[in-house]
Amino acid sequence: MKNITIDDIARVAGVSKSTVSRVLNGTAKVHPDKKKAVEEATERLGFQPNVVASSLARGRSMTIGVLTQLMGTPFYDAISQGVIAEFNDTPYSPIFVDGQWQKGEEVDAIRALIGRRVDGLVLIGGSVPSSEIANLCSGLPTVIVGRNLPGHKCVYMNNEACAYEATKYLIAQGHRDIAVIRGLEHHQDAVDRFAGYQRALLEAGLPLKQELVQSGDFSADSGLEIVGDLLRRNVSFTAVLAANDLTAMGVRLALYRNDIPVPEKVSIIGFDDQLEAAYMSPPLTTVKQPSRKMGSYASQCLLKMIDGKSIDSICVDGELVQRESVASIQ
Amino acid sequence: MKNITIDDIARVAGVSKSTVSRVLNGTAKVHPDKKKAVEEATERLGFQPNVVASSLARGRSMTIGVLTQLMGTPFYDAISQGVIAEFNDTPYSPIFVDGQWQKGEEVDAIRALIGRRVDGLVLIGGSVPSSEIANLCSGLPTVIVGRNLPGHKCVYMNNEACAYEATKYLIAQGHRDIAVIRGLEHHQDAVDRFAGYQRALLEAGLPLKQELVQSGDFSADSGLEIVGDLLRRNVSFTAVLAANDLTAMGVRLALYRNDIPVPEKVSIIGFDDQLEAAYMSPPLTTVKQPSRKMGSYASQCLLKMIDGKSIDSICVDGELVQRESVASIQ
DNA sequence: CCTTGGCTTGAAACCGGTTTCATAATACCA
DNA sequence: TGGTATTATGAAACCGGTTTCAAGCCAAGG
Repeated sequence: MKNITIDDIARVAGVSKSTVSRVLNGTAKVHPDKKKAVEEATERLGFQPNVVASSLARGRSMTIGVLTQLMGTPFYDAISQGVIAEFNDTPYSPIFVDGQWQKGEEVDAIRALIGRRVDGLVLIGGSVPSSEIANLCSGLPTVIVGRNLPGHKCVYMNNEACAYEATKYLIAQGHRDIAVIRGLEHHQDAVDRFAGYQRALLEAGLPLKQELVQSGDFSADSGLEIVGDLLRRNVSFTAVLAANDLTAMGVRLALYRNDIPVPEKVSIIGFDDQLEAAYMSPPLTTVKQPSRKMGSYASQCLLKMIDGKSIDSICVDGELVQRESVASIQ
Repeated sequence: MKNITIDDIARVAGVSKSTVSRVLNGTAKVHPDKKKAVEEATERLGFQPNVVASSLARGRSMTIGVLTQLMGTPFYDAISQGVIAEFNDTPYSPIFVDGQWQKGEEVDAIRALIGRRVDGLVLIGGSVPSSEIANLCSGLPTVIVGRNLPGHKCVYMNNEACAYEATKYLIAQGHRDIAVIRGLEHHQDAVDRFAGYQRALLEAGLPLKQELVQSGDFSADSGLEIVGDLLRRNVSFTAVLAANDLTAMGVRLALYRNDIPVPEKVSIIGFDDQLEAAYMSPPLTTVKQPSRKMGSYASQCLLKMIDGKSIDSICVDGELVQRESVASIQ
């Protein structure tokens, strides 16, 4: 019942444990006969090297710490997926902790990961200030996804530009009263997107109407509530720029409830292009965030950093995918 | 720059490393003065115990292996979320590998986890046969989620009964021609649900019409394709039992494209109750799978097993949540 | 005052690998 | 054939903790 170790192999194969180690890792040439003996013994006993022991000896744990944010939005989930997928074919395994988008939790989580001697860190979103990250993770290869923090290696999207493009597109379709539902108050993405919205309005010489800018929290419910409220108060608008697809779904439902046809009366644009967006009725026009790919990129970057290569931050471009939730109202 | 170890603490505090270990783990009584000295040294040097070393010494890695299936359906993703969340406040950390729902990959993945000396295993879905799991994981606490394998500890849903209830509900609303879109061919959930569908039909004395049973793959696209095809071929039906919510979204879109009102002309029932279901237009009537909770349960069970307690499999009940995608056609 | 018993404590063995270093064996060349 | 350069190999140290074990200490009891 006891675990078989490298010593058992050594005994059975009639060599020293050093030789066994060398065969297993291919770190030095050994005589073909001995090599064969070791391989046979390994096979016969079904030996599985103890990764923990080898981690300790090598000083490399072959694990990557991943800080997730389980805030229930598909964007961050998809990034995690990308990370898992990317490490699947490497000798590294990702180990997950959740920060719950709360500074204290996040710091604790990062500490725990460091205690596990991870070889690198992927920080997905989060709210820990830049300087603190620098402190905590100094000397440890670290990549941040979904946030752009100068001085760190990041994989992020050009949110401002995307929101600008999306708004500009709506304006080009003849929309003048474009409601915007912002994401969480202090969330950088939300701030950036709102900035893009403003820029497009400004550029087109359109006024920023306060009653059209609303604060949500990235949830579907916030879209439902806010648009319902707007309608009740008879605020007029012909388009909605939603914080993300989830919010857009809420918006669409509010409109459905009030028998307002989409896109004939009101157009909608979302953010993310999550799986479901293409199957809404009508299919949602949205800004595609290559979230899963961002997870992959981050992992690839991290691997390179671990290999000692130097890396630049990556800004991925969002892309407005035009489907059927926007109408021209010339 | 070098890492500080327990020896450094011992030297600074003027005690032996044994004592330091005892203070850190509280495994034995030590003189208050020494205890204080150790704590101060730990604090002052910012000492972080090396989990890898302690894992090796204790023979417990404090990690849990999780086999995921990144097949792009929200159900399995949600289970993973539950697992991460549940372990977040324990000294255990989950480590993820993806099996891609392919036997070979899965076995490799499990092997890799065992090599890492995980203290327990959570197997989410997957297609490895029961006996092989028994072989691979013998002696290792293991919980399987989303599958019911006799002889193993499982957390699963009563799919047959749920599909039965859902179908019965449709029949009660006056539906006679109920199309069913099955999930992946050999997927147990799909098989069970279809069995429930058949049982309800049989019980109501309704014939099983072959043209109404279609094979999909849990994707939205399969719903879109299949219903589009049915419509083109003028097959008549008044309701669709979809493989899952994603498929239901595809179904809904196909109907939208053909100007067939939901639920007035065709009713839809999904499976999962994923986040988006409640915000479809109209909100989707669906069988709620408490996926995230299943992840939590599985983790809790595993923790108990690790503690040596004995555990039974858990069958969670799905629940038909009635929203607005089903109409009565008496 | 001496003995017995219970506690705290440090030395050393141990977990299972990797890696250095010295040695033995082989190959090479004159 | 002898001497040196080169390899292959094993012994032992090491990674950073935990745990056993025996010794040292102090208090209580006879």
